[in-house]
Amino acid sequence: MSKPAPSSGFLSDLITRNASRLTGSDTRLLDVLVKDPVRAAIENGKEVSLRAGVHPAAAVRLAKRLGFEGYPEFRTYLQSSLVDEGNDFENPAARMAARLVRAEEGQVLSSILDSEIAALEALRTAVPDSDIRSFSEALRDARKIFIFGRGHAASLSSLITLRLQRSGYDVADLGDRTHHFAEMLNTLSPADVVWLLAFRRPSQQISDANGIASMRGAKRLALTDLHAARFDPAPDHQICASRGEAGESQSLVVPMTIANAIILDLAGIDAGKSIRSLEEFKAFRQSLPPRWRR
Amino acid sequence: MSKPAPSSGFLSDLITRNASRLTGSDTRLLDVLVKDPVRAAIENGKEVSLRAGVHPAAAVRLAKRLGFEGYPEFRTYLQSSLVDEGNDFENPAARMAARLVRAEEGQVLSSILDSEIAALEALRTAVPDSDIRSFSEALRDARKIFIFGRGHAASLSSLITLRLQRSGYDVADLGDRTHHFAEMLNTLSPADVVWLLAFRRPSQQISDANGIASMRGAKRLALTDLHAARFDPAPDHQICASRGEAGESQSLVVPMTIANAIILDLAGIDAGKSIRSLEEFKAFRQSLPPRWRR
DNA sequence: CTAGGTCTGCAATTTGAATTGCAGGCTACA
DNA sequence: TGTAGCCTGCAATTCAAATTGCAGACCTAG
Repeated sequence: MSKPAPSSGFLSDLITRNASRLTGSDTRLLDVLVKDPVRAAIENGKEVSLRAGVHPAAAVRLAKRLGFEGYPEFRTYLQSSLVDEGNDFENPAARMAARLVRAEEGQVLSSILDSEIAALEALRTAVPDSDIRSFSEALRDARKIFIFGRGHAASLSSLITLRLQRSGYDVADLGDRTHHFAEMLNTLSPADVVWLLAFRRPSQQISDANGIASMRGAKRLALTDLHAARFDPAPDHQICASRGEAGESQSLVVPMTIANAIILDLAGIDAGKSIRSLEEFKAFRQSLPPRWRR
Repeated sequence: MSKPAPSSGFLSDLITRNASRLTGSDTRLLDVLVKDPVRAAIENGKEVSLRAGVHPAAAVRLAKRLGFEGYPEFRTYLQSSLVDEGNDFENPAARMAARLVRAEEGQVLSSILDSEIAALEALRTAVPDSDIRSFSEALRDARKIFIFGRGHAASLSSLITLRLQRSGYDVADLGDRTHHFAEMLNTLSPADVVWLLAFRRPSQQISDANGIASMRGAKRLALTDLHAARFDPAPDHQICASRGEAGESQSLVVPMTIANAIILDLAGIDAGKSIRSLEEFKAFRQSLPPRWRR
């Protein structure tokens, strides 16, 4: 407790420095504080804790855990960082324009944020909800689901697999296991769904998978960017989203967000199957001894 | 005194409206308030009046003369104009709040976009570039890099591994291969870096890995959200980012964006190592027969 | 299943800000 | 010059925020 509070800097410094001591109430409070730093600096402890849904005492305890004398001193700290950056309430567009003029050094995160946010904003008009729905309907009606992605898309395929499995679906991830490739595809039936992921270039293996799935009559879904959009027997449904600038965008933010939307939509149309399965999984995990959780 | 306080607008309105009643102390106070509206909204009556060189009671009397119930209400008014300005660059958050009230049907993607964009916007103020830099410097100077994440974080660890490998670094992904766990960690030396990924809950294995890495003197980096921030021997560097609502946010968009920023920053400080390696990789891939590309 | 430790919410207490009654001082005007 | 009216600072009081002790709840390990 004798740790002196830093004179300036970001809240994140404090959080990471004292991360080992933080409790559940603390994180809920910090969520609120981080989300809207302006209100955080203005409001008093009672208001903040009400907004976070915790007892006012929790705010005091958080402040002490972070090394402050009490909540007022903590709020003073929050205010100091606010006043320091108080100069720029410009909109993001103006900020981006200003940055393009300035030198690049030391603006890495902010510059990436601008580009990601712009890409997501573009999504809003580029992909209609009906496309999301056609994916989720196909998944809902599938006997078995195969997710297929290579390279960067393999990371996404593993994430999608994990989430769909937890939602109670029978899913196989073909992202890494190239050796099981033939065996898996061999079991394909017209009741199955193959979800293809491809970015940058259409991989040869993806094309092969598409061909085989087509021959066997399985339903094929494709989530791609503009560079990998060409599949020869056209998939039953395809969502094709721009991943921002042609520059070095290796980011999977846009396709991952689409996948999240699909999975969330699926939970809304499968008559509670996802919800129930997630509940069961949660209960199951809690029944395990702590060492095995996750 | 029964005049109701205006619900919106600027301080100047109030001043001109009640100009006839204002006294000497009042003008000295208002000078201070107008000169720095941000501090005015933040500080309490005592501080403001001391700064203006008048007695604290004068602040209360000014507030009453302007038609407020008391000084706290006056300060709330000053804050409201400040927060209103702030809300202007927070469109997605406001929109999300509006939608949560409305019916959910048929807005899946747009709703997810709002929440992701709001989370990314919050990142801008929450994580300073210096944190990014400390990660990238540690990675640059590492002999060997170990990436560690379980559950959802495993997808991210595989993506990070892939990208760092293509940038020419010696990286091992401990995301899935739990069986090699001990063997990998056994080779740890103080020249190595262990990058831990954890969200939702601190996994037991992650904690173990952190402990072992600490004993062996390897440098430890942690990228977490607020709920998984606790590592007992505190890591050498930690970035701890809020992933939006406590609701069902399983999204990896925020941590993935941070990881992208780190890898991009790394390419800027490693004297061309990343760039060269990426070029080589590109040339190598094109030298392969088409069937093997990707 | 039990014991130990930690976290959380409640409630009592403390602290400090906000308010107001009062007295002194200034000014304007007769 | 006297006096009425207003403003100001002081100090006592009121009120709300902040703090802390305590007991129940939860989790963990044995």
